[in-house]
Amino acid sequence: MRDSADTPDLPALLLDWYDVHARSMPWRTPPADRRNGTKPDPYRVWLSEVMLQQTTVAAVRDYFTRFTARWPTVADLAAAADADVMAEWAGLGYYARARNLLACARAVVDLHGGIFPATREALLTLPGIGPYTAAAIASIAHDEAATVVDGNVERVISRLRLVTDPLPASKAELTRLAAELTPAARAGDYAQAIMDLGATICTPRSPACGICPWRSPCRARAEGVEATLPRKTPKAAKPLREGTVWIARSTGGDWLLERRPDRGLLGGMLGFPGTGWDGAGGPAPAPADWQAAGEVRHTFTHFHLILTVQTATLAQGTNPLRGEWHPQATFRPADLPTVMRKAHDLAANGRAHP
DNA sequence: GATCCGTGGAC
DNA sequence: TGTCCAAGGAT
Repeated sequence: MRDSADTPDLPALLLDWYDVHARSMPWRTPPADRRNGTKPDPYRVWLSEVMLQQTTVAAVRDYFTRFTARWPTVADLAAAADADVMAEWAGLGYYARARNLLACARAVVDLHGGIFPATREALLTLPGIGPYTAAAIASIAHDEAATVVDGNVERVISRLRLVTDPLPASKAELTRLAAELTPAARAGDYAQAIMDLGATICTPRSPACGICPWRSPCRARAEGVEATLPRKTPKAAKPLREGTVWIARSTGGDWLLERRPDRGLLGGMLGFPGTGWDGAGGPAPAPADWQAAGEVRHTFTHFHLILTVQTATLAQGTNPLRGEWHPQATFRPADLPTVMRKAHDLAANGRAHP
């Protein structure tokens, strides 16, 4: 039997730790509230999990609060204008998530009567919901015994079970080992517990093994190699790209902006017309006495960018070759992706970071 | 499996 | 300053 006296019950050890150390988050239903019968709202679980994809808890907090205040239900979000959702997401990154978020909300309303599907299998059919997010929603919102495998779980399991093959090739084995541990009861608490463990104790560098509930069974700790796991295949170096953006204002103070195509870098976001760096290209938006305001440096996931910012003032009523005029009164730099906000700040203030 | 896709914080 | 990393998904 697995639960003999000399075989520690790993899920129980972790859940006991979580009962005491669960971190407080705006989207989380704490273990004590679950025991009192409180059910998590699947909409809030889904929204938080999408925001948390490759993004830190600290970065997500305020975005989650603003989204749920403005759109309290999935039906509210489904009815929102695309531009409003993209603007609210600005600065959080990976903008395909925002487009898929809207597509998913509308699918839930149109195909599921406004109720989120409850099973991992059904959730997987929705846009922006992959293996991790489907398991997270199924377990956290519905206590389905689904196994979440995120970066935290990969690290925790690779150490606990001494998996030395590098990621991403070892992902399948880590998933299998994680699934073997997943308990039938308290699946939602367990999923959050193992991720909290990775986020606060079993950290990438200098893990706090001394206070870890899984210290005793951890094979990497026994071998003294915990800090070297998980191994990862090296990533390609980031190349340097250079380009130009044109920031035009009318004599009336309007800003010339361009909606980017839905596919590709910063897809669906508002920005300044540009060329030479994102594969899109194109001419200056109008003939003018363009003046170089300086350079903006920015690093994306897979390349470094040096952007030359050109500025000009155009006569009110000028019909541009590209983009559309936005009134000064309704233009908010915070609605732009970060690289464009840096360019704006440089043009407006003479420096990239006001 | 490989590539594309943001951002900000930690070290 | 440069690198790594974070509750990944789509193609």
